[in-house]
Amino acid sequence: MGKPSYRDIAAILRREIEAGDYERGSLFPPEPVLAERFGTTRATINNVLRVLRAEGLVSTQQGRGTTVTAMTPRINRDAISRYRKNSRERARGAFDYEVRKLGMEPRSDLTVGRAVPPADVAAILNVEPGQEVVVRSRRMYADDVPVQIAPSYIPLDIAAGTVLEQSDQGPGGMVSRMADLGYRQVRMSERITVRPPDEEEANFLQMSTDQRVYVITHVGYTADDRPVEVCVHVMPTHYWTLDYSWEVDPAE
Amino acid sequence: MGKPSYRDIAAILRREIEAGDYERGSLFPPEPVLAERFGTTRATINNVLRVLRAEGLVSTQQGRGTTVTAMTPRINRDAISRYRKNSRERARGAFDYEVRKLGMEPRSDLTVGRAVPPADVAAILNVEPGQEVVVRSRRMYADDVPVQIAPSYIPLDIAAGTVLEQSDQGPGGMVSRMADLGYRQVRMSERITVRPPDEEEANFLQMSTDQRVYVITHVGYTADDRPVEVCVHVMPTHYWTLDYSWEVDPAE
DNA sequence: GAGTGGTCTAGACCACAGA
DNA sequence: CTGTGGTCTAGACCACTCG
Repeated sequence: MGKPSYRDIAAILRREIEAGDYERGSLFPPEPVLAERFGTTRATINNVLRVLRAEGLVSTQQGRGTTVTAMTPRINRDAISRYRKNSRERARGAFDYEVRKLGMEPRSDLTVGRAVPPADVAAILNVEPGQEVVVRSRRMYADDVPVQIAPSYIPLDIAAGTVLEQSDQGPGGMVSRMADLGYRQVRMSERITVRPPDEEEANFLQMSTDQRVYVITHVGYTADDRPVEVCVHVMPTHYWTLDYSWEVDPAE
Repeated sequence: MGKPSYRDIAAILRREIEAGDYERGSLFPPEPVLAERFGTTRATINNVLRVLRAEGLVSTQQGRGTTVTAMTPRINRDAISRYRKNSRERARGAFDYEVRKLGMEPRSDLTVGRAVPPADVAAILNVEPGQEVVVRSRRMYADDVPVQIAPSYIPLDIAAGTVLEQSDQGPGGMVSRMADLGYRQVRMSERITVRPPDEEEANFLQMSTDQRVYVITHVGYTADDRPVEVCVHVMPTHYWTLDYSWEVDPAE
């Protein structure tokens, strides 16, 4: 029976957190205190907290301290149903619906402008590298905790001078507005990857580099198979689960 | 102009790896060598390698060393098309197809038996906690690199004594065999989460705890909406991307 | 047994948040 | 200013892999 390793200490603290010994959103004991409690040094406690951060149980901000993560139930993003018209019009959009379902309060910012899209987005939209598009950038919160960044890119020939360059979008969101403009989306595709957050993302989403984000590249196509909108969702993995469901075509 | 931090060192090595200075699959310089090169200590180099591991660029095994990750292009899992009958029958299954598309050689093991499923799986299948089901456990490799663990659970009243308890499954895979038995799946759902690997997963998938796995809980339903099969895919995030695409129902 | 990374100690300085 | 975590040094012992 040796000394507890950092994994053992993490296991002890994990049990305490899951048992509710620390209030959600409250400050965790400082590293020197934990070091004393477990008869070790800050370096080891650092490792312990890295484990707990990776699991999404705590979250650390330099200078402030480590807090017990406020959001234990994960937000569920149901990709297919969220783009049905019914869902879009209910509860002012899919995100609002998803967050309210957990009993939390949704909120979001929107910034509208023009910018050169990332190279991969430009390639999907078939716009020349370096050419500007309309960007509608949403930043989303649940109970004031930032939980998602989602810039949306639309080619200029579709969006320039239209309601898509305005902040107010009305019921049904973007997909409905584009349909009004004659660009009805009939097919969606999403590609999911996972990576560490970059500096800006880590900053806004209050994440450490021990945590990860989903990157969902969502593309909407019109009936003539033109990609008319790309939305890149960046979401901390410890706040979200992703759902997809579909019918199996018996003929194929 | 201070000393380079571990992030700076990581950035230098990242560029070197991406420029192809190290052969894929070859050993990376040992920590003491890197410490000397950058005028620092092993502790700092440890941090550097943690960053590179998190990005999936290198992979470390204790006692052996750090290797430059063999697989730069990620395997693409297209959830919807992989369950179409055409795809299933092509190239001996969806996994084979996905891997061959990258020019790599797929391989997989299958273990068939009975076991008590995890609680969440039991709940989905509506079987009593503690009751056994048939488990078909696949372990998958690409060019002999382990890339996925996927146990599949089927209730006993469906699978007991059938071909589903045998190792050889024939063309079209499980879904076709279950259809033959009168359990045709007409609807699929998948729920995606991300977490650090547990000890067994880290061991088999040759991952460190700095890396993450997707956990995809796939459920197949028959026409009377009964869940007849649950498959839990565990896949390192740095080896895979996930694709979904669907038609938008204009009526809804 | 030699060489690898995993982990730990003891101590230090720094960046940052908040009163 | 005080207290927080971020990062680093210098050194040590251990667990594991492989020849």
